[in-house]
Formats: sequence, structure tokens, C-alpha cells
Amino acid sequence: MANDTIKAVSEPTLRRLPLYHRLLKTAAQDGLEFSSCSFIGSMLNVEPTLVRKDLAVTGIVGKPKVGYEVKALVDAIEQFLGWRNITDAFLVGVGSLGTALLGYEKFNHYGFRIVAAFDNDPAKVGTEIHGRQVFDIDKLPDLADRMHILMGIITTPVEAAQPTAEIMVVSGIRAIWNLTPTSIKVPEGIIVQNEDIFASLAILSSKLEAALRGRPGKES
Amino acid sequence: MANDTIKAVSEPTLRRLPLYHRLLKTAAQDGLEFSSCSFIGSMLNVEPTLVRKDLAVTGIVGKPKVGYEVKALVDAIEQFLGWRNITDAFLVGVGSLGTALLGYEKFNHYGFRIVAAFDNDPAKVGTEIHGRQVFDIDKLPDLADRMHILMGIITTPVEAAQPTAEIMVVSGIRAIWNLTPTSIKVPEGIIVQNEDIFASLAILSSKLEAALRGRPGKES
DNA sequence: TAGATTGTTAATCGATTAACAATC
DNA sequence: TAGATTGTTAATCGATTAACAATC
Repeated sequence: MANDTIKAVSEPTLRRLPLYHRLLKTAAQDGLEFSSCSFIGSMLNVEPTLVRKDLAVTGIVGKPKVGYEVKALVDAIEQFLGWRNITDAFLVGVGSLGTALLGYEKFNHYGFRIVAAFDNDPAKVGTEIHGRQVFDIDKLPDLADRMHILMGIITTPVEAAQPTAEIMVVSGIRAIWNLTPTSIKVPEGIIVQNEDIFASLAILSSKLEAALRGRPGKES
Repeated sequence: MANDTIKAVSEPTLRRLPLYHRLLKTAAQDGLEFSSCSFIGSMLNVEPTLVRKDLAVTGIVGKPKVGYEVKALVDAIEQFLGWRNITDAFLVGVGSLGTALLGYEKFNHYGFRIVAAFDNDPAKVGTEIHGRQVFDIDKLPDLADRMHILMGIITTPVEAAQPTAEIMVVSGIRAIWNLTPTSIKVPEGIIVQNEDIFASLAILSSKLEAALRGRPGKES
């Protein structure tokens, strides 16, 4: 693989890969050895050609008339998505969502392990949640440095998101998963993934509104 | 369709509207009366023209040289997204994420109110979480019918998502917010919004993997 | 082989960006 | 008025879909 020919993978593709992975992993457990793009596509409502293009990024090649080897494909997707190399992460903001995430046992299947939590609430500092200690936010830079932490998760209230991100960045953290409903600003080279569940809710809300009452402001 | 003048609003637009709303609401509280698209765009890293096109869906018109009236815009976005008409919703699956959602006080700012929760775990049924009672899942159809519930939220384990959706559909629920990492199948006319936080995580994971190992990623 | 399925190139579709006329 | 900003139409860009040759 010549480096200059490799193209950046599109975000839609990255969003579909976990869907393929889940389907194929289940199928593998049920004994399926080979799978075609049409099968995958029909199960997930994705065009077979698109499936083929998505799978191409993993480097796996299929066999005409047979399809792809399911186990190899599952492995290749995991490898591609970085799920095989567990990255230690810090979580900041031990509210209800932060606590929920700390309770997710399966996080390490996705390449992550939350190793410590942080908060600025003295009542929470010093406690332990799902086996992880809660530290004062002031301790983050030193601990991140000593533990070589590269990933941070923000589950603070919205107004604390930006300051938290800045603390993370100066502490050497290079990838931030931001679960607050705001988009944070970071220097060049820092990877940020904003996950705004209220934006998702807005879509549902809007569609229901449209279905029940029709669009406001556009009298027909 | 025919000569229907109402065009469907694109999903990217629907995702940006809450961002504009939040910015403008804060700005209004700070005393800002008028705002231009360039201001909004520069704050949120969105092209001014795109902001203008997005805002057009709300029906609000701006004044050349002045911009848009902030308060009117905030109201119009809320109206458009359906945040002004509170919809009662049922939540199924009282795990860590479900509990976290039940704790969100601000849900009604987004047009929702979770009025009851359901689970199939006898240990949870009969308890109360953040002021909402937990019922057995078998009680859902009857209660949904009597309370005219139109919206359902699924926070069950992944394998229970599809059966739960089917119960919701036969109970008259018309919009489903699915927070499990699987895409559920529903009949024509039912609105579904899948919110897969692990897909978001996959993107972050993949980008970090790319950055650490030299595969070209898509920096934001 | 014959035919299903892959891998790849071309066409289409939709969203974003650019250009520009209207207007306060 | 002059100029900033809107609203709208055209150009661009990128992702999806269609077409088709290669191949097991």
C-alpha cells in the first residue's frame, strides 16, 4: 500500500463500520463463515455497493461468488477502528451521564478503558464509582502526564466543557469525546468528537412536530 | 406531494438548529438584540450562507444591514423544532443510561417529558426513579393507550430493542428515540431516530488510531 | 463453463459554498 | 446615498448509486 494513494475515510463510512461489525460478529457466532455484501446490505438497509466500498477500507478482499470471510472481516474492522489497542481514558464530570458511562462494562470492546474520573464537587471527590476513583479536577494534569493518558471524555455541565477541554489539552490529551451539547474549540492536531444527543432529539422532535402539526411559518 | 410547497428539511440543518438556538439564547441573555449570519457562523464555524439557509426554514426574515432579531429567532427555532409543545414520553429500560435520562431536568426544554418508565426486571418494577414510577413492560400498551402517548425512548440492552419497538408500535406510539446500538425496523409512518453513541466513539477511536499509527484520518 | 459476486469507474444526487442582485 | 447584509440562484464538492468488467 503506497501511502500517497490512501484516502481519508469518510465519516459516514466510519459510522457504518460498527454496524457491520455487530451484524457480522453475531453471524459468526451463529456459524456463518462467508457473507456477501448483498446479505449485509439487506440486513442493515444499505446498498450492497456501498457496503463493498466501506469494507474496502479495512483492506480485506472478498472472493467473487463467495463473499467475505466473516471472521477475518470482524477482525479487520476491529483493527481498523482501533478497537484492538485499548486506550486508557479519563472521564471528567461525574453526573448522571458520566456515572452511566463508568458503568458500561463493554467499553473496552471499543478500544477504551476509563481508568479514572474527575469532578470539582468536593462531595464526589474521593468516592469510588464502579471501581474507579473520583479525583479533584486539579489533579488531572499531573495524573494524565504520569499515566500517559491520550484520551479524555467530557460529561460535565455545558458551561464547563470548554475549560475542561483546555485542561485536557495542556495535560497532553490528544483525543476528546465531548458529550455535552456544545462544540468545543481545540488547537490544531487535537481530535474532537462532539456527540450531541440533544441534536438527535431535535431531529425526532421536529419530525414529530411536522407529522402532527405541519411546519410552522410556512403557511400552505 | 403534488404542488406542496413545503420541502423536507435536511438532517444536517436539523442538527445545526439546536446549536444556533443555544448560542442565540445565551446572546439574548447577554442583551444582544440583533445578530447577523456572519456572527453566528464565526462563533460556530459554519459558513454564513449556510446559516442563512438554515434559518430560512424557521420562516423568520432578517433585515439587511441589521441581521435577525435574536429573540424572535430563538422563539422561531423552538417552535420549528417542536420544543414549545411538550410531548409526553415513555422510557423503556431502566439501566444506567435510562436512569441518567430520567434525571435530566431540562428535557422539557426540548419538547419532551418522560412521564413513566418500564422494565422487565421485577426488582425494578414498582420502584420510583427521579419521581417517575417504573412499571412492568406488560403494562405499557394499556397505559400508552389511556394516556395517548406518542413518543417512546428505548434504553434497553441491545437485544431487547426490536421487541420493545414492536410493543411501542402496537401501543400507538408514533415516534421512537432508540439509544441502543442497533437500528430497529418499524412500519411505514413510524418515526425513528437512532442514536448510536458507539458509532461516535468508533470515529474518535479510528481517528486516534490513524494519528498514532500514521493512517490518514480526517482531522476536524 | 456459467453465473454470482467482487472491485472499480462513471453517473447521479444532495448538501455546501460562491456569486450576486435586492434592500434597508 | 453608500455599504452591509439578506435572500436566492448557480457552481462546486463529496457521498451514494449505477454500470460493468474481472474473476473465482
